[in-house]
Amino acid sequence: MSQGVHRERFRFDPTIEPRWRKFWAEQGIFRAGRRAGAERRYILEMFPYPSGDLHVGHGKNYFIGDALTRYYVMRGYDVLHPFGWDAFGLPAENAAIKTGTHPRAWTYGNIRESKSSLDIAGVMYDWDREVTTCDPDYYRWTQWLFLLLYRRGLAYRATATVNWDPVDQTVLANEQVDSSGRSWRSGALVEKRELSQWFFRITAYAERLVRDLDRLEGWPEKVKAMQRNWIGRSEGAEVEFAVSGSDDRITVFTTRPDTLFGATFLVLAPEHPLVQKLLAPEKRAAVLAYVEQARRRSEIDRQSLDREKTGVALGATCVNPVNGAEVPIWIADYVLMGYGTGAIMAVPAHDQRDFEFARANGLPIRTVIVPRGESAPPEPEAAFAEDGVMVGSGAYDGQENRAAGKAITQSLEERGLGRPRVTYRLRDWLVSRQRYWGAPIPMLHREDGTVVPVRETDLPVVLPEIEDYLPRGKSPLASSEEFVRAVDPETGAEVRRDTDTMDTFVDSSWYFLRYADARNDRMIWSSDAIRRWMPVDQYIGGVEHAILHLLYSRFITKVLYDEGLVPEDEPFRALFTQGMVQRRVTTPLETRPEGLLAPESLQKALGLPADPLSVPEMRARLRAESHALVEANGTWAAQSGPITMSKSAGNGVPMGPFVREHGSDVARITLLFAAPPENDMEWSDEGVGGAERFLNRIVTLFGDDGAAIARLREAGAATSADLAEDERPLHRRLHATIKKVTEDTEAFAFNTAIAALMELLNDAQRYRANHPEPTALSAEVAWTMCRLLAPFAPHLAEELHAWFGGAGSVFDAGWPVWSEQALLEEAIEIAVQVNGKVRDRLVVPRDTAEADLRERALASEKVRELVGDRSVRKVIVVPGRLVNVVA
RNA sequence: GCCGGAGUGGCGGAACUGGCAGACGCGCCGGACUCAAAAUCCGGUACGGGCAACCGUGUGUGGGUUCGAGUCCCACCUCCGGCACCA
Repeated sequence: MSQGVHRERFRFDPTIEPRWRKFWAEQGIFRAGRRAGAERRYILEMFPYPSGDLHVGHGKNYFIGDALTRYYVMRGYDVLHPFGWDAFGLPAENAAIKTGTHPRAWTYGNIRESKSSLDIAGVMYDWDREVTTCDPDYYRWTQWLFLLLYRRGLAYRATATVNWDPVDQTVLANEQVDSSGRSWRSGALVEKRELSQWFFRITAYAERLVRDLDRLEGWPEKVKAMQRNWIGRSEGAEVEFAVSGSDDRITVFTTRPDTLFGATFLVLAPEHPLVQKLLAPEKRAAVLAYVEQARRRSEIDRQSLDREKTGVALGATCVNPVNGAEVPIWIADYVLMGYGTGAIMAVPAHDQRDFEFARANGLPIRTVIVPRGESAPPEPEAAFAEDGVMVGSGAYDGQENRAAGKAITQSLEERGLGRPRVTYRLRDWLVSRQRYWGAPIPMLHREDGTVVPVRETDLPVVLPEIEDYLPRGKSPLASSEEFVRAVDPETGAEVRRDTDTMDTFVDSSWYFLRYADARNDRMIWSSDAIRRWMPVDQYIGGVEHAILHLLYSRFITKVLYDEGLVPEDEPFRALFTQGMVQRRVTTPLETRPEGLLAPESLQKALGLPADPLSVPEMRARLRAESHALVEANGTWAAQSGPITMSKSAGNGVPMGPFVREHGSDVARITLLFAAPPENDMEWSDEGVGGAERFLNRIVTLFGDDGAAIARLREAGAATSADLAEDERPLHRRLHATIKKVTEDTEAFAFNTAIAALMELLNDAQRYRANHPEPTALSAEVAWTMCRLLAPFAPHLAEELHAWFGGAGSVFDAGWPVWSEQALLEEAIEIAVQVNGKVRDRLVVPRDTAEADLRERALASEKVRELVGDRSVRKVIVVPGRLVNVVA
C-alpha cells in the first residue's frame, strides 16, 4: 500500500467533536478559578435574548469570544468566560398572547434550545455562573438595585411627555426611539403622551459619562463618538431676561453669549410654563391655537428641516440685560422644551434658524459680529455664524468675539443675570414599562399619592400569575388584585403596588457584575469576588448597543462605584464590536407566457405589480429595489442584496444542522477566516469549502505519522544547529508563524492568523515532498501547529494533540514561544531599484554590510545597463530590505 | 450641516514605524489521476502589449513632500454609520 493511498483514509471527521466537548466539560477546563493563583482575564460576549435556534451569525460572536478564551487559557491565565440570558422581554409575551403558552414556559424552553445549540457549536463557558434575568433569584437583585437608586435620589417618579409605542402598548426611553421617530423594537412611529412614570437620573452622571470616555482606550473610536453625540455636551451660558411690567424672568440657554447684543426677540417652546401667564389677552386665541397645533404635530413633522418656521407673538416683551433693549417674546415649535431651558434668545444675524424665523415674521436683524477687516457680514441673505470681531456691542466693540463672549458672561454673573452653563442633550432614563414579562418595580403607592419602597427583606416582588397578557395601555399586572394589594411597611395601612415592570435594559445593565458571584443569595455579590473579576477585560458584541446597553451599563456601574460596591467606575476595559453575518435571499419567480411573475409576498415587499413583467422590465424593477434578477437552468429568481441573518428575515443558516454536517471547527474557520471580525461578511458555501479543505489538508499531512511524531518530539526540538540547509526556510517559517499567530490573535486579526497557519501548512507540505519520512523538524512543526490551531479549530487540535502523544488537554499544553534567533534566516533577498523601480534582486547573507550592498548593487549588470552613461547621483541602502540607485 | 469610519484584482481581503502592492483564501483557466464524474494533487491567474525573457500602467480623483507614497500633507469625490430646528 503506497503512502498516498494510505493517507487518503484520513479526513477531518466532525464526529470526533462531541467526545472532546465532553472531555473539556469533565476536566472543567473553562471553569473560572481553576488557576486561582494566576493572573485573571474576564472575557465576555453580550448575553442574548434566548430566541431558540441559533444561526451561524450568532455563532460568529461566540466563536470570537471562544477563540480568545482558549488562547488565554493556553497562556496560563485564570479565565472567566460566563454566559447568561437576557430573558425578560416582549417576544415571550407576544408568544403567550398568540399561542397561550406561559411566557415563563416559552422562555425557558427557548433557553434549553439555545443552550443545546451552543453546546453543539462547542463554545465553552463556565456554566456554573449562568444568569437568567427572568429568574426571581436574579430579578430580586434588579429590584434591589432599583431601591438603591431610589435611596440615592436617582430613581424618581415624574409626569412628563413620554414616547408611547402604539404597537407594543408601552412607553419607551429616548434611546429606544431612532432618529426617524420609530421604536427600536416594533418599528412603529412613537406618539407623545403625558404620563407619570419612573425615571433614572442618568443626567446626573452626564458629565462623568462623557468625560470618562477619554479613559476608555480599548474602545472603538466610533462607539465613543456615538456616545458623545448622544450625550451632546454643550458649553454656553444662561442669561436672564426680565419680563417688562412683571417680576417674572425668562432664563435662556445660549452657546453664543457673544451675540447677546444682537438678540432682537425671545422664543419660548410652546409648552413653556410661562406661556400661559405672559400671553396678552388679545393674543390668547391665536396663542392657544398654536400651542394645541404644536402638541398634535408628530415628532417627525416637528423635526423636518425644511418646514417653514412658524410661531406667534405672545404680546409681551422683556429687557435685554446688556443694553436694556425691549424685545418681543414669541413662541415657536422649533424651540424644544426638553433642551436647555426651553427658551432661547434669538439672534437672527448670527443663527440660521433665527434668521429664517425673523424673515418669516418680519422681525429685526441686528449684526454684532463681522469678519476681521470687513464692515459687514459677507452674505446678506444668511446668518453669519463664524468667528469675527464685535460691532454694535458697546464696550466690547473691536474685540475678538470668543473673548468678548467670556467677558459678557462674567459681567452678567457679577450682576446676577447670568452664569456659565453646560447643557446636555441626554435625558433621564424612563424605566417603567406597561407590560407583563419584566421585573416588577418594587414600589408601593399610598392613598395620598406618595410612594414608599418595598422593604429589602421583602424582595423579590414576584411576578404574579395572570390570565390575560394583552396590553391595554396599562400594565397587565394591574388585573391581579391579589398582586396589587399590599401593606405599607411603615404604617401597616393598605397600599397598592406599582404595576409597571422595568425596562429590560435595566436587567442587562448589571448582569456582567453578577457573574463574579452568581450564586450568592445573601448579597448581590461579595466584595472579594467583585475585586477578583471586575472590570471586564474584553467585552464583545454588536455595535447596535453602542448607546443603549453600553451607556446604561456605564451609568449603573458608576452608581455602584459611588456606593462602594464595585472597584472601578468603568465596567468594560476594552470593547470589540463584531460585524454581522449576512446572506442573500433568493426568491424564485414564476415563468408565464407573458413574462415573469413574483410571488405575492415579494410583490408586497418590493411594490411589484400583480401582473407578469418582461425580463428587462423585471430586471429594472428589481434593480430599483436593490435586488438582482438571476437565472439558473432556465429558472428565474429575484436575489436580494446581503441581509443580516435573522429570524425575521428568515435567512439564517441554523447552527445545529450545519455543525452536524461539517463540524464546529469548519464553522469557526469559515467565519473567522473570511474577513476581519469587525467587518460585516457575506456567508457563502465557497467559504465553507475552503475551510473544510484547510482542515483536511492538515489531517492528510500528519494523519498517519502520529506515533513517529510523538517519538521524535520526545527526542527534543530541532535547533538551528541540527538543521540541513534545505530545512532552514521551514524552520524560520515555523517561528515566524508562532509570532504572527500570537500577535494577530491578541489584536483580533483572526483572519490573518489563520492565513499564517495556511502558509505554514503550504510550506510543510512542500517540505514533505522532499522528506517523506517524519523528521525532528516536521515533528516540531506538527506539534506547534496543533497548539496554534487550538483557538480556531479546538476539536481538531485536541485530536492532533492526542495523536502526537500529548498528555491531558491541548489547552493545558502551553502556548508556543518563538525564537528571535530562528527568525534571523541567514540568506535574504534584497531588492535593487533604479530610480525607485525594482530592477534586480540580490541574495546575500543577512549581516551583509551597507557598503557591501551598495557595491554589489552597483556591480549588477541590470543596474549598469539601465544607468548607462548617466552618473549615479545617490545610492540609498536600507539594510535587510533594498538598495535604490538614483541616476 | 456636524462627528466617526472606509475606498486596493472577478470576489473576501493582505501589506510592521514610508521600502519589492496584491499574502492567504474563493472563483476561474490549464494539467495529472479516472472509462467518466466527484474528491484530491500540480501549475497559472492585477491590467495592457509581446511567442518569449521583458516592457508599460496600476491602491477613489487632482496636486504636493520624498531617492522612494496604498501608507505622510493639501484640496476634492463616493459610500457606510451616528447626531441633527439641540439654541
